[in-house]
Amino acid sequence: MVNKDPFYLGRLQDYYALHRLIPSYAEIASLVGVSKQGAVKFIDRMIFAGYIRKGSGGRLSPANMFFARPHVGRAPAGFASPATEALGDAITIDEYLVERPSSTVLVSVRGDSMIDAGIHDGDFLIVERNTNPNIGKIVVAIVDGDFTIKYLRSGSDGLFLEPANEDYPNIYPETSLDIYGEVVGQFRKF
Amino acid sequence: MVNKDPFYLGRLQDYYALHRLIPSYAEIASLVGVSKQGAVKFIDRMIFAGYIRKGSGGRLSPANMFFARPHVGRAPAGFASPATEALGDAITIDEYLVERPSSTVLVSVRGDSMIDAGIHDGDFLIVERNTNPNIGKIVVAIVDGDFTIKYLRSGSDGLFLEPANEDYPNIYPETSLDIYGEVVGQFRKF
DNA sequence: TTGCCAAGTGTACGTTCGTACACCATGCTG
DNA sequence: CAGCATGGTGTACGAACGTACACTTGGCAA
Repeated sequence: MVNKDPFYLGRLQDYYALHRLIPSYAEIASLVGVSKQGAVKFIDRMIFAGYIRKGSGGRLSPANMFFARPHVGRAPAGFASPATEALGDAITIDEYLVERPSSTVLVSVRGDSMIDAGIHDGDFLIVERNTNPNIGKIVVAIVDGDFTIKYLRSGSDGLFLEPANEDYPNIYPETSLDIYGEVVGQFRKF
Repeated sequence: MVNKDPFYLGRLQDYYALHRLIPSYAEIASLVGVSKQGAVKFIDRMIFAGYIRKGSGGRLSPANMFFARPHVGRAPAGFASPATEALGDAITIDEYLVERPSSTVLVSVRGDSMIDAGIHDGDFLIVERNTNPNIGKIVVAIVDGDFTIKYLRSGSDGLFLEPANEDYPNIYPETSLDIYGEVVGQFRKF
């Protein structure tokens, strides 16, 4: 008989997708159709393989491999590299994009003033609240009470905002520049 | 005294980010600095507010609101709309972008042949395996053993691939066209 | 063929968990 | 001022949990 662990793991992943919780050994047992001790042995294997972790009190939680999605790398050759190395330690897209959840908001993009930076109308931006970002970053600024997404530049007259679209002019603040945050990521659905 | 629940919730979210597990009542108690029964009451409030769910055996798991990130909408006026309506029912960026985890892979983008579609060098694409996508979609095709990202078009001589960059030519397959999957999403870190 | 390891079953046990009930302090409202 | 909802504490208890140990079965290698 072939190795049934991938099938077991699939059941576990389905359950997790539904409940966001790794069930108890007894529940795993009935979920995959083995005895409670069979489940214990199975989970031991999953822990060894890096799919599952054990928290305090022996409670189970998913580990990195549990979320790993096949990543087809830049390599020209084909389907190699099942790893998610390129994503670093992140185990979900969420974790890759959002480093500081408590100070992060999402912003919808309207208009095409940043299109040369690959930011299109309808995109979502991941914005970290930070009123003092570095020069050169893409920032969310508040101009006339409205959000605007631009590059933060520094000129001889101080800071100004530069769009990534030659059809739009630079914005030079009359008094001061209100920065809402820094754009750290972007995503879009087709 | 102000409402301390947001502070409690923050502790819980930090813990969850670390362990991917809502701790037991006893652990919550020591985490936020109240008694076990205080934790029970607090969790009751969180359940009522939609932040936490209860699974089998009374075990706690995060619910929709637990992941909700403030979403600053398209509205010109300001910081309104804490809701994530624009993301639909998705509670994480992951769930928004990946609808069918089992048939989804990530692909790194190399080159700028799709730059007018907002797909830049270094971006990640969410690709659903599907060898028969609809005309007009962005697809991952296999040409000469290499991946290539292009629009799938239909002409008088059958299917062909069209880049989103006028510096690149259309690709007309000599025999047949190998489609790996359809590009359903994209994300990038700045 | 013998031996061994891996996968799975059954039973038992101490601990921890979630739940319930009684009670206290605070602040707002009629 | 009385009343009451809210947030919190302390104690108690049965159920469910994770763990441990002994045993069985099947496949594979020596």
